Amino acid sequence: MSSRKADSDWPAQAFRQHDHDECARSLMSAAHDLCAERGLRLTPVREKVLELLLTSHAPLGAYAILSELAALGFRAQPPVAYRALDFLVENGFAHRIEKINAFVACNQPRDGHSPVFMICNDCQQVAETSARTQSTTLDRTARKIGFDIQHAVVEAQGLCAQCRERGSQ
Amino acid sequence: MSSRKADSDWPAQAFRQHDHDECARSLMSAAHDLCAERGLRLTPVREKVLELLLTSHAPLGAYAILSELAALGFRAQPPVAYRALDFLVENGFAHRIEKINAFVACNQPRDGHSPVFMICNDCQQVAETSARTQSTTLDRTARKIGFDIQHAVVEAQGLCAQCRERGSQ
DNA sequence: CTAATTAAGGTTATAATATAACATTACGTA
DNA sequence: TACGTAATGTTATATTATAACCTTAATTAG
Repeated sequence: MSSRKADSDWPAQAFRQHDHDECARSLMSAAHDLCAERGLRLTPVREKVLELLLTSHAPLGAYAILSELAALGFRAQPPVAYRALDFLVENGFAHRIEKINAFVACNQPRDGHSPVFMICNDCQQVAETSARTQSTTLDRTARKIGFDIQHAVVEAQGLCAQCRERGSQ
Repeated sequence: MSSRKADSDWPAQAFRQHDHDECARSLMSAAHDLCAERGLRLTPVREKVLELLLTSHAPLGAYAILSELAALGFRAQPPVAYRALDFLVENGFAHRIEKINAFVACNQPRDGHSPVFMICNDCQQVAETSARTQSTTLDRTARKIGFDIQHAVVEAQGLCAQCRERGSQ
């Protein structure tokens, strides 16, 4: 066991041992707080979609979410899922991962950060690391050519440490 | 006019003045050379798709390519375009831009580089800059968590210098 | 040089992802 | 309570991508 007190202030939490339930609960509670502060409505379907993302160990596609919603008695036409996802993404509660057309809950919803994802091709888990450590180089390149970045997609696909170990045994 | 001799060794060529035809010709010729060296077959449909990408000033979607092919008398079922694009992407002659589901010709096909794209939301042009200037930070983050990167997607969306100027006038 | 093998192309069908458009209901507030 | 706005319900369809199977062309082994 590590001697550090909290894992949550380290990147790539998804790839490490942690209390996933507790993690989901606290992020859901944070979402409620944030919505209250900002006058946003975390309606039943939005909350449920966020919960699905928070409790999933891997990113979920819109249609996977849709069928979970259907199983729970929600209306399940595509716009239902896409609207909820749009709300969550626009307000920083979730991110879209372009490379795999799927969505994950944001693990730092207050941050206004630009996320960086590490997508494991073996276990399908995705770790979100902060772009703050990352943004300077990309920003510098942009500045060099006078490009004004509004949104950045940074996604690495490969193998996480655990899967590499398992693979090489 | 700039005092530099060649623009081609600078990033973000797409956003600057250059002889687009000459640029396309030399990249096409490079593709022929590379295919010969590597025993790859630049068949008519593959060559035509590469030419379409090279002469386009903006990324092309698979179905845009498909309809150009149709207009030129090629067979135009979706697999025709996707197979040609797969070939071009696998062999480094083109890149897929995830954020907009579209394809661009690679401007450094010998490089084995990991591309970084700047996508202008106004003029729709895309500049490819090399990841070499860029990769260290992402690589370092990956190394920190033991993640082995196989492929990286780095795409910034925003406004290029020209469009910003035009916009603020 | 021909047969065998593999690579590429042709074709049909369909899967997977995403949005347009418009009607209805619920909410917040004057 | 009535009004305006935000959210949801619903139908239809657009867009992007691939599976599967067959035919043709190229390469290579004998």
